[in-house]
Order: sequence, then C-alpha cells, then structure tokens
Amino acid sequence: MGKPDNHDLTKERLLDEAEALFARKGYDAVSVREITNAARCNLAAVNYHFGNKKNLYMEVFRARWIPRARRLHESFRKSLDAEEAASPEAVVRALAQAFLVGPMSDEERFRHHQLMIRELGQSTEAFELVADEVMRPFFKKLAGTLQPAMPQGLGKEGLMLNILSMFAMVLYFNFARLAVTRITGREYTKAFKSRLVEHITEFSLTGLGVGGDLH
Amino acid sequence: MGKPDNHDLTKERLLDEAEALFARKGYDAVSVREITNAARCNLAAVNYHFGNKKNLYMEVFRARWIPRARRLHESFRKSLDAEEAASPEAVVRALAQAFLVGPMSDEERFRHHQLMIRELGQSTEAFELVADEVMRPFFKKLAGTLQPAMPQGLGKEGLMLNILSMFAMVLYFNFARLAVTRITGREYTKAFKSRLVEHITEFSLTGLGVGGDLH
DNA sequence: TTGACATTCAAACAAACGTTTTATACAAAC
DNA sequence: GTTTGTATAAAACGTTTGTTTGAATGTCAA
Repeated sequence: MGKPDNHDLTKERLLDEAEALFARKGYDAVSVREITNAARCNLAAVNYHFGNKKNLYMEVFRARWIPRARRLHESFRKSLDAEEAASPEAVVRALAQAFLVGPMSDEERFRHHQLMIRELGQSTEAFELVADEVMRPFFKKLAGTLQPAMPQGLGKEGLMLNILSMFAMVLYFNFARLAVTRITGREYTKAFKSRLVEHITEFSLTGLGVGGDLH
Repeated sequence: MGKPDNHDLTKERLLDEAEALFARKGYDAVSVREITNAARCNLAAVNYHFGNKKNLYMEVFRARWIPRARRLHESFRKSLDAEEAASPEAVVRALAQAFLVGPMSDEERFRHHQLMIRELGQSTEAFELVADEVMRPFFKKLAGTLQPAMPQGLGKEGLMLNILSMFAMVLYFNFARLAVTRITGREYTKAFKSRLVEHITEFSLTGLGVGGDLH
C-alpha cells in the first residue's frame, strides 16, 4: 500500500500556497481554485487531503503558523541566554530582534503577522488555538523573566499591560509596514529594521525620553 | 420630482448595517443579501443607491469612517486645549483618552478600529483614502505639538517612530480586546479603560519604568 | 499477474454570489 | 389627469463558490 511516504509534496505545497494567500487576502477572499492553481494541483486535492477549505485553514495554523511561532520564541530565548544577566534592556532588545529580524524570511514574517492580526480581532477557532497554545504561555514566561526587575508596586496586571504594550509595537511595526513606510518614508531594509529594533528597545525602556512626574 | 429629501432612510440604514458587518466579518465574508436583510430593505437597494458592493464599502469610509476619525481628532484637540501647557504627558493622556474613551460609543469604537486594522495591512483603495485624508495630517499635527518638548538629537524620524509607537498601543488595546481580556482577565469596563489610559500614558513617558543606560 | 490502496484528474453538482431587469407604488410638476 | 422622477419590490441573470463523483493512474504486496 502507498505508505504516507513522509513528505507528501502536494499536501505541503497546498499548505504553503494556502498560507500565503490566506495571509495576503484573508480567508473568504481566497477560493479553493485559487489555492489549487497556485499549488499546481487538481481542485479536488483540497478536499481529498484536508476534507474542506476550513480544515485546510486550520491546518495552516497547526502545521505552519504555530511551529513558526515556537521557532520564534525559541530564537528569543536563545538570544536572551547569550546575555549574562537578563536585564530589562536585554529582554526587550531580544524580543524586538526576534520579531523584527528573527529566524524567518521577510515573506514568512509577513505571513505570520498578517495571519495573527486577522485572528486577533474576532473569536474564531484559530484564535482559540493561537491564544491557548502560543500567546498565553509566551506572555507567562516573559512575565516571569521580567518580574524581578520591575519597580515596586507595579503588580501583576501592570506587568502584563507592559508586556502587551511591547507586543503591540512589534506587532504593529510588522504588519503595518505600509503605513510605517508611508509615514517615515523608509522601506523595510536591513538597516531600517535595526533602527526599529533600537527604537522599540529605547521606547520600551524610557518612553518618549522626557519622563515627567506622574502622580 | 421627489427631492433628495435630505435623509434617505434606506441609504442611511444600509451604510450603518454595512459598516457593522464589514467591521465584524470583513468585506468578502459579508454578502449583499446579508446587508440588505439587516437593513430591512430589498436586495437591489445596494445597487440602486451605491452602484455596487465595492462602492458601498468605499462610501462607508467616506460617509462614516472618515467623519468619525475627524470627530476623534477634534475631541483630542479639545481636551488638549483644556490644558494650560501642552506637556508631553498632557498630549499622551489626551491621545489615549480620545481613542479609548473618546466621543464614540463602544460599538462605534469597535467598528472604527476593526475597519482600520483591516485596511492597514494591504494596499487597497480605502487604505489610500485613510492614509492621505486622516493618518498623515493627524501625525503631522501631533509631531508639531510634541516636537518642542522632545530631547535633543532625536530627529524627525525618531519623533515619528515615537508617535507610531503610541499609535500602535491605542490601536492594539482597541482592536485586540479579546486577547487583552484573555491575558489580563479584565473586561473593557469604564474602570479598565481608565486604567488603560493611565497605563498608556505612563508607558509612553517612562517605558517600563526601569530606564537603564542605553548606549 | 492480480488485488488493494493511495493519489490525481476532469467533470459535474447544488448553492450562493453580485448584478440586472422589469414592474409597481407614490410622490410632486405640468 | 397625465407626465416625470424616485424609490422599492420580486424575479431572474450568468458566474463563481465549495464540494462530490467516478474514472484513471501509479505503487506496492501477495
């Protein structure tokens, strides 16, 4: 019998092209025919390999998105371990570095954040998956790392809000490239991405750098 | 002849229901039939009043989204004028206040940021409209207000990155409510929104509040 | 070679899609 | 009272949609 054969090319191509298209245009804007054409296979292949369109979408998250997110978090952890002490500065810079430069290609980064943004807004099945399997554990770990260095009286909620704010920035500078480019006039070159990493680090540590007295 | 009659009820209802549905589910996930059912009118009404579906979408931006954005900016300006001096703290707090509490209902805020997010990612016709008519002028004005209080040697680009970062936060805390609620455990009550305004203000001014020395 | 299984393919399916058409109702204008 | 213009209505238009079907192809075991 035709064993699973380890790597089914058609199935893999379908996952790749589906992810690219879903990321670029959104679930409903992409037709099954569009995907199978891009993957150079028959229309029925989607239903044969994944049952239906929605299952293909979910499988994109299970087989592509989540593993990539884990690689991302791993990359963050590694570049943090390289530091001697996990100072807040080191943590933030490692975070920004991982998300903006990190272990993936530009195309992958685009897909990743585009898909994340699409799911962050509404309560879908894929969102539940991402929230439970990726976001919550990552934020928890980040909180544990940052906790000791935080000022007194901040509390758990304050710490979480800080983390969410940093996350908001790395997310924004990744997915809103168009707007950022339009406002700053800069393309996402290697140089500009380094600039962004520095900016996010600075802003996360000192804000506007004019820190007034807050009541 | 039947004059325009000033307020065409069907047309207005179509714009309202279309905006709500487009915001919640995205352009392609919403059918014309769904919209006309919600607006309690005939299927052909969309094509009669707007020509086609895409024109209706664009008109949602022209007749609803952009005017609301202007009201938002006006609200920001007013609450800033109330202050004596435009200190950075006052600017940031007014900004967060306008975007998180501001002049609109919760439902409106939801629609507004959901639609914005959907357009920020890809280069569509509506994005061009939003970028040119709303984003760029607003950021320019904000830059002018903030400029005098900024530290030396920051430069125009640095200032813009700061503004973009604050914008990233107000955007995120508005559109990613689901994720924020899931992480913090807090619903978007009046109290929590005030908390968020304070958090955004603090974070924008002092970052994590542990500002180390940056090289 | 035969039989069993996995995969691909062209063709067809019913349902849903955006849009158009035709008819009707109701004003105000002449 | 007829005409003119606006708005709503029901029905149909031709496409495109996701999915299913049944035959063809290739592969390995017996």
